[in-house]
Amino acid sequence: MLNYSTSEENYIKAIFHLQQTDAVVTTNELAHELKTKPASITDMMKKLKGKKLLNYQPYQGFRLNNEGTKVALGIIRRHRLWEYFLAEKLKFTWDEVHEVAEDLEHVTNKKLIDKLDEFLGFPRVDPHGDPIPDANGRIEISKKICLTELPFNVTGLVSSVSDQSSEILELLEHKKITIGTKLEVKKKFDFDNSMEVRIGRQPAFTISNQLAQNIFVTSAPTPLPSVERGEGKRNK
Amino acid sequence: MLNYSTSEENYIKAIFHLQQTDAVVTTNELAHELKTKPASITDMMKKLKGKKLLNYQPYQGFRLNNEGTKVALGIIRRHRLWEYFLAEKLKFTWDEVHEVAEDLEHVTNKKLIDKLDEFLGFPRVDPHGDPIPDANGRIEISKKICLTELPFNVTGLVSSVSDQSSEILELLEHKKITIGTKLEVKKKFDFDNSMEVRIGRQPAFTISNQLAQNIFVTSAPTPLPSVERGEGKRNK
DNA sequence: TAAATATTTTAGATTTGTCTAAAAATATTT
DNA sequence: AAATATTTTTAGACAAATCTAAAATATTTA
Repeated sequence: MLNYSTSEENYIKAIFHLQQTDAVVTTNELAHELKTKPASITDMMKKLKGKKLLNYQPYQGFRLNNEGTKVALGIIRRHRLWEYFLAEKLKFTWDEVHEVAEDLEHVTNKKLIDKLDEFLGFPRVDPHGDPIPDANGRIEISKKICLTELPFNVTGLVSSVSDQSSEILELLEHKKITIGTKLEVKKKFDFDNSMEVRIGRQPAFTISNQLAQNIFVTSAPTPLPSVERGEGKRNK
Repeated sequence: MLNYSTSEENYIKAIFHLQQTDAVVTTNELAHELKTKPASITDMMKKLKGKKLLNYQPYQGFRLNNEGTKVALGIIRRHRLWEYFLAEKLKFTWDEVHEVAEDLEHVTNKKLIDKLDEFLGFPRVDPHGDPIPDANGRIEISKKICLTELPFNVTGLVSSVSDQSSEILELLEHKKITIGTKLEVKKKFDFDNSMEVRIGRQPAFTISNQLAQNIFVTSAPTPLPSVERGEGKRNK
């Protein structure tokens, strides 16, 4: 596995995240995500295509290929292991870990990361509930859905929260919702899209649509290989 | 405290180390230390002078000023805390930690480092026996001398080893010499400068001059402020 | 102390990653 | 389907950090 610059890594990671939802990632989208200008994106896409990490034809958007996905999973592994370390060992709060991990993730020493993984006891999910790829880049994919999409009376396990501000943390704390909480949706109100949810057998309470949109839940995690298949070299 | 680039930090750190032995650091010396060309040194010295971190007049060499020393001690603090973490928590061997810490030291998040320090139990010395500056940049300076300079029959505490190769580690392990070992020099042989040393009350044994030159010992550590004095602003 | 040698600095080039402004391609609307 | 709007790319510039080669300065030596 070659080494990539911090810049390259940030582009690769951003594409990986965006292509989870979009079939193809566009220049503007990525520029917005990375807070750079579209011209910079085009430059970097040419470079990463040259390094055979993604598929890209001018004006047609881009997607990581197998190799690019592998690289992305390596970066995500480092990021999430550091997040776990910061929360678990250094007692950072849940909403502080992301920013620090953004820097630590670029230290690319395989032995460091594998030993860190071991030291932490091979954690499966980071403090936001996102799965941590293992040393081979395998990741547990559990179909994660937004709380707004959870059917009535189906138990969902809170697995992540997308907006990582301390304001949302405060609200979740107050509502006693945390990663791992089991939730059921009991009622929805069309007027403001607020909903009544219940934790276990406790009395139901109301949460706003804004909050619900930021809570993601899973049913049961299924271990799956991470890298897309059916893209093998066509010749030689 | 401002932020400095990884490059700037590496230059600052190298100057700090070189000026421990030399009154003034020269362009060639630093170029050799950093494995760059003299022209690059001159460029960076102009830049760091502009940032008021060192004293520099063309052709006259350079020295960190008070501010530059403070910055250097911050970098060294990060480096040595990470080294301690790697050895103590991740079970890296003593000779592997330096290289990894070279990268980790450039993550400049004060809260991260202070919490890491706390997590580690506020260690005073790194795995090589070098002192770790505290959060205020204070460092325990104990007059460190080379084993070759230790007078006969004076107990020296092994505090660091300069050549960090696995070969020297192997030899030291075999001789049962490690950081913290108490040594006394009993005899020196002019022929090859080898010497007889003794650990505690055990029988004396011989070590080569080459090995002795790489072992540094202290008597008793004295807590001292780290930053040079008497350099205050002359006016304003 | 003047010539030879060594060190340091300058001048200009290169690479990486970014930008702005203009041009080209694609998408949308009337 | 032509006109308009949007998106994307290109062309050229810039800053950071490095380099090479030449010029300037300092040191050593005969």
